[in-house]
Amino acid sequence: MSVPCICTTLRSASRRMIAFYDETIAPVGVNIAQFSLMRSIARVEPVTLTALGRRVELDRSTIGRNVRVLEKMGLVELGRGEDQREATVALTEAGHKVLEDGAPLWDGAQKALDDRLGVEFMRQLHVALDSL
Amino acid sequence: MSVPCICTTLRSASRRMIAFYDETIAPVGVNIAQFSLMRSIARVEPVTLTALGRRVELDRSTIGRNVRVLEKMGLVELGRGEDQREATVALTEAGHKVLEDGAPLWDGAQKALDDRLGVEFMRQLHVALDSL
DNA sequence: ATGGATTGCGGGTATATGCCCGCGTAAGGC
DNA sequence: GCCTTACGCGGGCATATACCCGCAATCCAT
Repeated sequence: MSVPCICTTLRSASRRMIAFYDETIAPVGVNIAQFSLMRSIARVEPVTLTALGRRVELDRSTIGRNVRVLEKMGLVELGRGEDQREATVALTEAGHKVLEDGAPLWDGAQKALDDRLGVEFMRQLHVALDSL
Repeated sequence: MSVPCICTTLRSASRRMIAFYDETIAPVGVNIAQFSLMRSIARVEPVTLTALGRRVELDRSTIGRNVRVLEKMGLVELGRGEDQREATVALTEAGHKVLEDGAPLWDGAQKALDDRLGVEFMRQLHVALDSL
């Protein structure tokens, strides 16, 4: 009894980390999920929603909705692919600027954790989480 | 570049684990978040929403909403505390039965992970995540 | 080329989660 | 005992996330 499952522990840690990163990245006007998604877009833009979803392991409909929020914020632009079914997404100037401005904040959060817990610990944690 | 932040890695791992546990626990009719919350309730019922929220580190409003879903499912009962402001929650018979029936499923998921990754690995991961 | 299978989306539905506001109750200071 | 402060909640608002359905476009085998 009272042994929490790894899932609960993971969800809890995830919520705490999200709160920490959200606060860190807040000055540029997005949350960490949005920042992270924009970083993913930046690497392959323009990209279709389905392809992006596969890359980041999120449901396509989730990508579609999240991207629409970013569109309303003027950070990404939606377009059509050669295949008329495809909806593509790419960062706007403003979007690129957010990534640029956010990078040092993001680095700061990363560094704060490395300092507190040790680079090696963080590296191993990364590997461990990826193996789940 | 391309170094994903621990937050992203954590969120991703969390989603995967949630999907795994959701599937595992699905036969009893709840998801892992609900099962986990019910387990927490079981340890201290009847308990006020605020007290429960503090225990599980969730916003009170989140607890309130999640508990209402469980109430509609007939798994918990809401009541009033001595303090007229307080709303209390306790498991119903059906709720206790879900925990009982779900326990072996939950154990199975736990064991599957222990087998695949090693008990010691899982123990260390627990400790690591709690330290975040 | 034509009809069936596949693919890509949008929208509906549902849960999880956090923050903020306003209301009503309880507790404390004087 | 009264008034101010603190506390507990519900509801509103917003995001993240998944699954399913139906539509439209594309592809493929015959």
